[in-house]
Amino acid sequence: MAGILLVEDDPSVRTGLELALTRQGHSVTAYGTGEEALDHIRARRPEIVILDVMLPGIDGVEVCRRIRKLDSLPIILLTARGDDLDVVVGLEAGADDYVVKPVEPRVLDARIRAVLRRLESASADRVTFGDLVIDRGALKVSLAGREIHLTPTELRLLLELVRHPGQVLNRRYLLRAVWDHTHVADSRLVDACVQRIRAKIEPVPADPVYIHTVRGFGYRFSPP
Amino acid sequence: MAGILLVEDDPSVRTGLELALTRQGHSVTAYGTGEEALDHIRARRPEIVILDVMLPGIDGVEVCRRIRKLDSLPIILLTARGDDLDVVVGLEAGADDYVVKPVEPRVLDARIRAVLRRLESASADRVTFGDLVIDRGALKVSLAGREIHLTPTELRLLLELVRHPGQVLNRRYLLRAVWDHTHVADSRLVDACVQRIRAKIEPVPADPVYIHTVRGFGYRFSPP
DNA sequence: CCTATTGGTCACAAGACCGTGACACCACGA
DNA sequence: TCGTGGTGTCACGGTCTTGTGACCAATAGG
Repeated sequence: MAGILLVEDDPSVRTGLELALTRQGHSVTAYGTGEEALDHIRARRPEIVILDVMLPGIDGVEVCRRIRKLDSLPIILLTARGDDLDVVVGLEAGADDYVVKPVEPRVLDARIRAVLRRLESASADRVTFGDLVIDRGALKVSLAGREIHLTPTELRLLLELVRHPGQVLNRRYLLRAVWDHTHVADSRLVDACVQRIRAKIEPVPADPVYIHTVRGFGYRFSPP
Repeated sequence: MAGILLVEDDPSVRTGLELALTRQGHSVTAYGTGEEALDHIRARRPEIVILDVMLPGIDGVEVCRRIRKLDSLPIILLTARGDDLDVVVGLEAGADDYVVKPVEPRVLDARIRAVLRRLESASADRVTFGDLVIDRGALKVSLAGREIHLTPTELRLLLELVRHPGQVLNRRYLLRAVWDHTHVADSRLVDACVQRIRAKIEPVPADPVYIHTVRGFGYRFSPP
């Protein structure tokens, strides 16, 4: 059972989507306000949340933030056409996808499946890169079968790097993603943390296999 | 993972799913008709049954009913997109989940795991972790055969931790799940309660076997 | 070969984080 | 009214983490 939680204040849109999604084989619960939705989530965890941005009372983005504080539920935001400002805000609030209204039920269904597929594959909750195994649920890292102890900051940085395999992430980005932005932009903070991680997971820290330095740009995690 | 029984009449879909599931580490037996499947079940109890609704001879829903009369096996129904009538009938017949074809093998795998997980944790009224036995029905906990008295709050917290074995749960989540969210975010409440539980169930509270502290994140219950 | 720039390494002090015990408060029943 | 068990809060102390700056090494460009 799919268990979609739909939050949309316009009754006609709400019932329309509810009907269409139900027809596509999902089990849908629909609410008109964020408060009701949050109550529902606390009681029964849905599989995915579809959330209109414009809601009376608590707005969708705020609901999204609050859900994120509770849980890592998949969230798709719905917005009226043209509100492109919202995209950034919405994704920053932790939404997994962003759909512009009016939306074809078929399209929405496809997006739902895409998000679920993406998260499902991630929610194997355990990724393997060569000898390195990272369990996101248990927050455990092991190398060649032996468990490695990482400190909270080290773990957050590693997870952030791993979230974008093959991508070069610059120091400013990492500072914002892993630390609060209250730190001086130019410091050896990121480097020092990378060094600490390397000391723990790299067979030869001086010649790293997992976390590569890209001079002038930042760091890149790439599977060996 | 052992023993999936797949029943699907379309040979190409059948072999495709069989291959994919096998690749994902399941052991799969596949049949094209309900009769064969029922025979198989009588002979060797599989761990879970994946059942196409449209079958020649006895259809999937009927097979589902008959299996239910025999046993409380987990059953996932497969149906072609758009047959929304089937959802109700299928679930009424006792299916545990319902997947619309075409289905990504990865998604199916996730659904299988979800069903198994759900049933495992929901149906077993009594779980055992090493010396620790938790009886959800009677709300009793015993350690090495001797009954342990836990207060209501302690029990709720322990059950919440046990509901997600191996997962790290942070304090905010636990505060919301076990207490009402009316409390200050930063308090030693969770810690104090964990300490009280440890004092009762851990042989050496300072070196816990069941409830592990994950510094900077929260607590993790893991079987010893 | 020299220089400027960038990244690596290290040690340490500040402070974050957690375990622990004490204690006050509350609800409830004797 | 008192006693009792359950709970939330607090303060203290020990341990672990981590930001920082100084200094060294590597690299690129001329």
